[in-house]
Amino acid sequence: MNEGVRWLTEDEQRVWRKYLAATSMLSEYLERRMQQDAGIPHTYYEVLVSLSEAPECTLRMSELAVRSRFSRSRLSHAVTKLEAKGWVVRTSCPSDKRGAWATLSEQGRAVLEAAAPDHVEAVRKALFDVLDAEQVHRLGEITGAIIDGLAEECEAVEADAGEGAD
Amino acid sequence: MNEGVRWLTEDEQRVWRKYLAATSMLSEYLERRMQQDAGIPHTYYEVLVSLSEAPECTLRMSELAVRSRFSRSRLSHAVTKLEAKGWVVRTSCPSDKRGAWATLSEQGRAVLEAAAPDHVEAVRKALFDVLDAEQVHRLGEITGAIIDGLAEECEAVEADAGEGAD
DNA sequence: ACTATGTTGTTGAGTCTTCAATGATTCGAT
DNA sequence: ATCGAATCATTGAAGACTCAACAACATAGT
Repeated sequence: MNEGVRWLTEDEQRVWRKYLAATSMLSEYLERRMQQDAGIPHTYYEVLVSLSEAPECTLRMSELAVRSRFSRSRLSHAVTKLEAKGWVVRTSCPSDKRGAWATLSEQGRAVLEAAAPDHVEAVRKALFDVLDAEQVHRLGEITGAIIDGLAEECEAVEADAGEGAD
Repeated sequence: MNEGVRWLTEDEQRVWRKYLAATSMLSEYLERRMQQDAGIPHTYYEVLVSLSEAPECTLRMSELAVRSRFSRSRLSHAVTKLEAKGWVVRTSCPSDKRGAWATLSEQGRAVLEAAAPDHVEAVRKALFDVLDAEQVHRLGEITGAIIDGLAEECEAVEADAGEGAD
């Protein structure tokens, strides 16, 4: 039964383990710094960034979820927290009464701008300072390939979910 | 005050965003598959792998924590869950009465071996199938550089924590 | 107009992680 | 031998995420 399995080669295993170590170390590093600097998870910061880049600093919840790669539920919980801090405001949408808008408040923008320099510094220190230009370019290629591969995979899964029994 | 900040270039931003997307998509993909296949988080699977590679399938909790990149506390909670499932056994350590050993049970090994083929398949599909040999090699370099950089950073932090006021 | 179906967003329960506090033991210096 | 500091592991509470269930509304077909 194991004969069909394409196990990883020695080299692939080494790379995979380094990948796991590097990504978890990096995300824990950013997480810790963001928690200290702004008192929120790194992912919440990315939500604020997404909002700040939208016209009028406003997006529909579902659109914000896509841009932040949050599930609807996760975003709903997150925005509840961010609203409690006064950094985001929810408004109900008149054209589609199911919908809701999320808007970055002035206070939210201030927090974002205050946290940004430290965040960039952290990303630089952990990533771009240790890579040369060639490696940065390659990393772009590699991550692009992963994204494309998984995007296909996701579409396939959604297609399966959509179809009932035939 | 912002003048000292080394902001990211356009290219760096693009790469950074792709990095975030790729790593989160990949980890969510593995997470989902592991949850479906074995009913545990992907990181718990890695804990079992670490144990399976140790002599006698046994490690001190603190050593297991290092190898799985878990905090002591996180590992303690995790092992509690894994013990409840009967996949890991805790034994108190006679030579150091503070310590505890964790051992992979027969049942745990069976679960691990049952989950392994699907897991490898997932890693292949999401990562190695979409990269050529050159890219895999580069990914090894890049992740190695990140690990080395953050290891230094961590040591510096620990050194700070260790020293009191001077 | 009416019903079936799909979409949007929220909620609650359960799970996982972090953080700080704790108990138990070992080590080092006096 | 003893006192203080460091180490090992666990615990409980609080925060964050997932999943399934749900309410409210929109859309399309009849």
